[in-house]
Amino acid sequence: MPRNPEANQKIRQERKERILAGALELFVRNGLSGTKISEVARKTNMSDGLVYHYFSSKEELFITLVEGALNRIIEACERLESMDLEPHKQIKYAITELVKGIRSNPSACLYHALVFQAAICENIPGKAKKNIQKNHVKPYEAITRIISNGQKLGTIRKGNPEDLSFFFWNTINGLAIHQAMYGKSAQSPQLESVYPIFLIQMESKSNVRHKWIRGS
Amino acid sequence: MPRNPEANQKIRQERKERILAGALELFVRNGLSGTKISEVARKTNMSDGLVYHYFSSKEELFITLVEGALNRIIEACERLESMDLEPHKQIKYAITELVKGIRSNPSACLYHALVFQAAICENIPGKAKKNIQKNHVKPYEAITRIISNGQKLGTIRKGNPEDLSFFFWNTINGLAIHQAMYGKSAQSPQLESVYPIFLIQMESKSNVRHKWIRGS
DNA sequence: GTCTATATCCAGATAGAC
DNA sequence: GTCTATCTGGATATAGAC
Repeated sequence: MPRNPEANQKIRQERKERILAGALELFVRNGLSGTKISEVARKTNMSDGLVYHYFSSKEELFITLVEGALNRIIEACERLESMDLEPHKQIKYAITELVKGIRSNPSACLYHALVFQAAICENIPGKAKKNIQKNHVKPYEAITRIISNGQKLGTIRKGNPEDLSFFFWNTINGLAIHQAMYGKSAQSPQLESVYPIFLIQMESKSNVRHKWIRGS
Repeated sequence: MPRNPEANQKIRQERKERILAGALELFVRNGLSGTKISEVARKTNMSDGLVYHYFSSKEELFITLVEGALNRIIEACERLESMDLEPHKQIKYAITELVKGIRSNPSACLYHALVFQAAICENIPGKAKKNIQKNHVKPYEAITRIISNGQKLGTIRKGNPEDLSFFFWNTINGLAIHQAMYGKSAQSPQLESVYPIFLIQMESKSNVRHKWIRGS
């Protein structure tokens, strides 16, 4: 095939995505320094050199993934808060969609797990670290606000909103990591049934149409 | 000081413990492959060579720590189950003691975090991996049994016992990691108040005398 | 755009002096 | 028991051919 700038662009895009997808899984399973570029290459059926053709370093790869993961979650929270729903329904919606995403979309749980891991880790690239420091509290704050609102309306259970939010994300992250580790093989906890019990007052089920998190 | 086998033994013991303590923190923060022996040495004011004098490899160090952490938790569970308490009081006791340990004892939360991290990680030494595979479900099973018992007696809330156990440990681990990351600086979630609400029926507070987890 | 070969560096581990 | 000097393997990253 002759030089075709457009086709080249397509290839570049596809390669980048394949590399990112492969690296995401390896980073989650083995950590930043435990992941070798050669593994990423083998996993994506490329040569080491080709990976470096698309990403200048292992760190850049990591930074890109962390940024993507954070954006994904933060944007979802913004969309959630801008929805015209009562607070307790927002919580219910968030739980439903998050759990659904984690269950059905393999990369969704990897994104959650990556951010969680990166937040723990000390020796990650400065750029990723700053990004995390600046942004990883946003989802916590969003849920805290929603819970506060719900408590004022009397539709969400009592308790320190920050603690409940911590509790909320803690469980989501735990589920994501559990799913990332054992996948579909193990039976996964039925958190849908647990959440409403402790967090919100019960109410009848409602159907929601549009997607909350993009790209699932 | 002349050769004194007894004093030597003391020194050996003290050195080993210092190395283990330093490595524990680094492993939790940076992962296995992200932790360098030179860092462990610097942190404990020893030379690289001296660390190798006490532990033949970085992996041995890691294996030792994982084993210790698992034992700590598993023994605590055995002690818990052998206690002559009603199930819901066993749960209450476990929560109280675990949270107390995580809050007051810096190394307690590191142990929890280490096992959690090691369970996620793919590229850990085979011996540690087998140990984890064989043992890390035990605490889950113990809590599952207690919850089952409590449900039969009607003192613990309904729900799949395995899910509730997952939920239980998930939150404990989350708290431990949170504490390991931010320490006392950040205000830590008041999980004592959250737990009883979702897990067990309320009952009056009771004082317990003896230690549940050794070495705290 | 893709591959192979290779330079470079760094961390794990050892040897031997004190 | 402790340190310094050193060997060695392996991983990051680059150069250049196709």
